[in-house]
Amino acid sequence: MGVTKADRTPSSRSLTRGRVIEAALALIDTVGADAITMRGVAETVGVTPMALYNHFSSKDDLLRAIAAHILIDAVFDGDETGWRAQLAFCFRAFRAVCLRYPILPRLLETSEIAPAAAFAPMDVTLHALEQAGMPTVDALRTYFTLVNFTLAQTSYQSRRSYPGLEPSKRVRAERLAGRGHDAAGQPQLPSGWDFDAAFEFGLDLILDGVRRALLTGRAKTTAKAAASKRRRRGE
Amino acid sequence: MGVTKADRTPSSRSLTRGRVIEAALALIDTVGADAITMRGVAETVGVTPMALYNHFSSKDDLLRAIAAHILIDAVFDGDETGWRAQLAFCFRAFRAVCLRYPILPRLLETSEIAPAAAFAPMDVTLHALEQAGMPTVDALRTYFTLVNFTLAQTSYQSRRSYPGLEPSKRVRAERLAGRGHDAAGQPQLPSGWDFDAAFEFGLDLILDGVRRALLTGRAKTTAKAAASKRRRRGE
DNA sequence: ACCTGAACACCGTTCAAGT
DNA sequence: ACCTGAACACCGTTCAAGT
Repeated sequence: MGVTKADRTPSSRSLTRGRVIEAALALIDTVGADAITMRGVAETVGVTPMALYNHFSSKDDLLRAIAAHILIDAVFDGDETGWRAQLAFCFRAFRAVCLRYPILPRLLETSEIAPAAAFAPMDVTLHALEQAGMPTVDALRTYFTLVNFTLAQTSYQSRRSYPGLEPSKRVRAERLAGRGHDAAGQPQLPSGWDFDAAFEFGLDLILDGVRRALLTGRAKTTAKAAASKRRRRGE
Repeated sequence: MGVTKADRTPSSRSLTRGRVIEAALALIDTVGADAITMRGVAETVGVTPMALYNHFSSKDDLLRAIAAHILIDAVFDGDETGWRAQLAFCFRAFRAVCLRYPILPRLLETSEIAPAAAFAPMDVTLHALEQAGMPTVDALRTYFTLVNFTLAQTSYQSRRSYPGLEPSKRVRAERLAGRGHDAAGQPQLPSGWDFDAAFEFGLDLILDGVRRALLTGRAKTTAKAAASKRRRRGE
């Protein structure tokens, strides 16, 4: 028999999605997330930029694959018991991933890049809260509250590490400032700001609110179970 | 006397910061936030791109000025009484501005663009919460919880209006999908998702948490019940 | 099927020159 | 002091051509 498609194993030199993604992640770790370009990634895998387009339909497609690769290994449901511990675990884990891969918040926020794997925390949240007796709509709203809070917080924290404003820009900025346009006046956080504590505080705020919603919601259901059920079915 | 500097009023054709900012905002309203470039803004004010650099030190400087222009007129403290009404007013107003100017969340999130005026909501929050007896650190943490939640939520909502994925990209995406790389699988929100209700729900969650923090904080000063409660609850 | 090389249509910004 | 025009060093992506 001749050599069929199935027999032909790719040589070690052949370009694959996986190799490109690994190279991109390494590039982000060393050079920073801003420097990730098709040309740059192609160079690190030793190939022409256009070769990437045989494996990814666009840069967005590459970015989405990177996000998926990061998220596929992440664990968002531990063996915690109770909705509060489950949600705390889930979003602490989510935050940890976002801080480990600072490009992730940007990928999940920006454009239509979010891959299917990005919605694992949503599943955990919905399951935990519905188990606790919360209507689905409210559980979804709670999820978005938590995920928006976490995304923006980690995004902000990651961006703070990079200083910005090279000397050449500063010269012109100061010249303009001399003419009355103050380009400065940037308010600052306390330099020793504890992001971990701030996150835990915010998480506690939200989960305290959830607890209250569950309590008042439960009171409501015992009284007007039929109405609540009808409302849920109507959506 | 000759014509001095003070006499020389700028002709109606002269370029000013204000004219550039107005033009940029108009451009954003019509063409969209993504299309705002130095070249594009220059064209709408009828000038060469480099002319802008006599009034702004960089594109970031322009963007910061735009953000400041938007925020300078916004009102974040109404005549509400009580911390809860004050915070609700403040962040409803903040959200309204972010939705009216969809570029704003991106400006406040991205890089070092945030102008001094962006911190007006912080002042309102800190004042209201300190008035209510909350320690400054916790008030700051509460502010960041609220502002991060609001920014991410409005940012997400604004981005949803633009569909994305032109036909040319879709062709290649489908070709790749046929080879086993599913580029799709994008989970969706319910199509009739009520962002206003979701925001109000999240705001309520957080403010309920704040209320609880104020109560336990106050209890701590008078008795030790809160501490023991916390210990029992805490992990 | 996969990769290359040249080219296109963009960016922000520098620099030298005009007035 | 303010503006222009050409140029530089980048982008993502198209297209025609190689193998």
